[in-house]
Amino acid sequence: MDAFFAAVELKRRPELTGKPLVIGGRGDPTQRGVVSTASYEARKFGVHSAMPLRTAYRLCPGAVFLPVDFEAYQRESAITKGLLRAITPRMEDVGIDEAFLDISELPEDSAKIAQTIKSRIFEATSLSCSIGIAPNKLLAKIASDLNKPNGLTILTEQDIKTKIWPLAARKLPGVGPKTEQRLTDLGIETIGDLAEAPVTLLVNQFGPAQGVYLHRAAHGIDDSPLITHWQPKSSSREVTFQHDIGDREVLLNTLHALVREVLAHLRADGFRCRTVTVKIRFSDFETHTREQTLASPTDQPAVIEQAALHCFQRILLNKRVRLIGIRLGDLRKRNSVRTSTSAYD
DNA sequence: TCTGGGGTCCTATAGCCT
DNA sequence: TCTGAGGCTATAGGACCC
Repeated sequence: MDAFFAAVELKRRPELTGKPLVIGGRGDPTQRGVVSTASYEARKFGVHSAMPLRTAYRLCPGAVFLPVDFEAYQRESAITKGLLRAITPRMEDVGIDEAFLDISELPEDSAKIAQTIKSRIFEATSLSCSIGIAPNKLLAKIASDLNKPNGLTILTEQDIKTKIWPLAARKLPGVGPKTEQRLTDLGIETIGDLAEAPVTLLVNQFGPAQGVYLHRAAHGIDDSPLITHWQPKSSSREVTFQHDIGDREVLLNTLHALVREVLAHLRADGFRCRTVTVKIRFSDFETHTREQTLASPTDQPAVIEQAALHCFQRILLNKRVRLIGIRLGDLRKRNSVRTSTSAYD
């Protein structure tokens, strides 16, 4: 979906059309928070996702800042995903505003399918999207980014050299800021440079998994399957304080509240967890976690509270704290035994 | 100066066992 | 009895994605 959060907000505030719009945090650029989505008008000022709201304000003080209304976006997302699933059940959900569709078994022409998707989504939601069509998920994702907004890009294997290799290495999914910098240090700027780099060099530099991935991805090779059914592996809650906290009592009270929240969510979905992790981020952004594995999967508040407290106490609090969080991991569905593990658990 | 919240996956290390 | 090679699990941190 194109500038999804901003587009949904514009639907209910059409008078903002054409103005730079920034969605993020509580919608107050003087408070802590980052940009979730910037409208294309705001992007012209250099505002982009993940940027601190305060920085966005400095770049574009005339922008309209709005808080994130996740439930509103979720409603539009559900409508859209429903339409996609009607095209084919071979659909993989990727977050709130993306999906992969395997249309290889459909009789219709793929460009025609894409046009149908676009018009059905627009009719139902007045929102626009960009579509990429390619032989695998990796290339389809890159293709979908090539002509935004409201784009439709078809990519074949023959296009890899001419259309993919000239792109910056950063355009490859899985190459973020850190990897981009390390590639630059190696003299690798484009996907084509990456494709020419010896796989042994990449494995030496980035480890076996990422090294082989980078090499294959640069050649457009991707055999990752379509995931139509997904089970959560962890569930978490965390908060960044508006002002860093030095008071242990405040931290403990906050941790308690977060545990209650995440546990309510866990139980509502019928899961138990076997690991409990507490996360602390200090004022200098140094982040620490402490994890405890429980003897058996549980959804009992007393057990989880106890474990969270134990984790918390193992973190040395010698600086003020900007964030505290809790994560419940190694999730198992209640009243079910995983076939891959022992029958006794 | 500033850097959210929800996740996943990978790597390194340490301890334990064979 | 000592040493080393691997495998497995738990733990901590980091990179990346939307």
